[in-house]
Amino acid sequence: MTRLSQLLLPTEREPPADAEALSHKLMVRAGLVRQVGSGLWSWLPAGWRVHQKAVQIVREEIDAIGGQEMLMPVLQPAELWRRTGRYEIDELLKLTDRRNAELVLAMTHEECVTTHVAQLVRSYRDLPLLLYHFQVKERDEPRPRAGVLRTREFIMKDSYSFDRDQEGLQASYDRHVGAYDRIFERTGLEWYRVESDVGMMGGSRAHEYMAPCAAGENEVALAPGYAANVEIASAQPQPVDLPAPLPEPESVHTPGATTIEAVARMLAVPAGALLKAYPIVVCDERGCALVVVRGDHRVNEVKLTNALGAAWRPASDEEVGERVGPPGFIGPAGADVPVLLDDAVDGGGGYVAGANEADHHLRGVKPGRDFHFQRVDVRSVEAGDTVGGHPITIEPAIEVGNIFQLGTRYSEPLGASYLDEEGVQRPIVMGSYGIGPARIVAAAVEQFADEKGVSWPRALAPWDVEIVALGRPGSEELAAAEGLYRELRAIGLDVLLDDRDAGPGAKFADAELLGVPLRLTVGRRSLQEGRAEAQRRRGLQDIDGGVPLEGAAEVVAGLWRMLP
RNA sequence: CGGGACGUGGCGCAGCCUGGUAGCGCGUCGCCUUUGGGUGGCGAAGGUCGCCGGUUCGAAUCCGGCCGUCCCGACCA
Repeated sequence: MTRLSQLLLPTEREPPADAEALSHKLMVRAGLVRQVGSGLWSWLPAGWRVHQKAVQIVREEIDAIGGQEMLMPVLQPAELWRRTGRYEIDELLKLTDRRNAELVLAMTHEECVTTHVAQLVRSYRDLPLLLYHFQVKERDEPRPRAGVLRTREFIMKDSYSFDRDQEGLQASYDRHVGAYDRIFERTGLEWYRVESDVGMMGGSRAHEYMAPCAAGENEVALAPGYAANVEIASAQPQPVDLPAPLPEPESVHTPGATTIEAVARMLAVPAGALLKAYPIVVCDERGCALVVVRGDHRVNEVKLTNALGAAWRPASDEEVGERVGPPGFIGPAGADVPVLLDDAVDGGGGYVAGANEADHHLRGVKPGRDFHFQRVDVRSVEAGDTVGGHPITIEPAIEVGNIFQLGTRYSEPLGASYLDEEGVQRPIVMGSYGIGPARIVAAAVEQFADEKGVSWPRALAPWDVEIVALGRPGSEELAAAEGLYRELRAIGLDVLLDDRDAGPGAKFADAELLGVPLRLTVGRRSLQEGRAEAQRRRGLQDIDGGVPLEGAAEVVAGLWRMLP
């Protein structure tokens, strides 16, 4: 259906009252999506076309690296998830059927695909294998937000690689890097591949594909040749004006100064000349520890978890008082717990640190001399820190894809193994690779919208060309527009014809809101000269002279190829 | 899970404080008008005021409970 008079395209002048994010407002206003409940969305015809454009790009590129498309169910036996230990995840939706059998709604498909492979793959001759599908994912999100950016139900392309060994996995992973790079390049998005945390998926290595946009939920640290999620980013700290250490630490009276700002102000030193002590309890036999970062830095919880290789929690005030010192005045010097010292702390400096005595700090403290420590990299990087001499910037971004090296995280509990040439049984080595087409769509809206509405990259646009027919039904203009419409369709362009009985203002406004990349206008003015006017949506640039109605198809196809 | 806000025709809102027969703009339908930037006019349809209970002669309005939605934070393969 490509006649606007017949199409369900409910455009709105005003955004929904509760919409905050730009893509949320515009996707509803442009008639692409409608909300059903919190984090639950229907895709209306025009929106679904865009979604399917994204899907098809992904499909072509995954097919091109040998992916085999299939389909697995969303509803699955709970037992499958118990075997991998993921049944306990809070986001996993659980339910029972009429016989009281326990089921889950899958949030991803590692369990299912690995179970199949465990049954169907016996030999090294069956490997490597790359399986994928586009399927609904269900997640009991604590807080759905920003329209279609974070929802409880969404379609995901998830592919799974199965290899004999780490080397094979690396090859499969590298092929996905290539495919993903091509996919995001083709979408027309601005994107970055960043190193990322492996998170609760388990496994060893991971990258995320990030699309910068204001509504993004992640932060990405960027420098020439460097891109990483701030959750794991490392960089050279900015220098701080640091006094030399004193011959021995000197106690100073700092009544009531329990914050970095207060101490820095009271002693007239920069915050970076302080040591910030963050007391934690490591949740294995290690117990209490003190994480120490520069006063102007913040402890990054993900980096800390990775550095420890174990779960941890902040120590309570009681534990701090008992094991270290009075909360607000604790420090590494004289503390009776292990000290983890962040890399950004200059070992040669003379720092101010808590004295482990109420209302007192120590001045001139030197790491190594005044306390023992183990080095760690656990601080959050900040804009202006450097990587390879280049200052980094930190931008909000939305995660549009991710790739993980899973190893044997799922193949072992689910018994997915193969026999090698020697007849030895070995676990299959896996990778998993996700892409959210809905997020690609929303990111494109976020990145390219202007005050008039959406401006699609041509690869994602619901139609290639929109023809605005001025004049009433039965008019000469409409007849000419119909002719143009047929001609463009004949050469394979997706064309939307605005043949509604509406005024020109309404038609132009809707066209700009919907954001089809090339607009042709058939009106009295240019019709006399046998031409249609043409305008690129991006930047609303008119094309000089428009296009001739005679032989329009080739001209329009040429114009379209030049679009972003 | 903590904090905040909201719920009144399809959409955006007013009315609530101070209880008395539910209103505005947009949209929709009909007729006329208009066709190069959301034309103008006349007429019309459309609402259990989120739900349940309470107070009251009388509740959109006051009180209680519940449900739903959004925002901030926590959380987020």
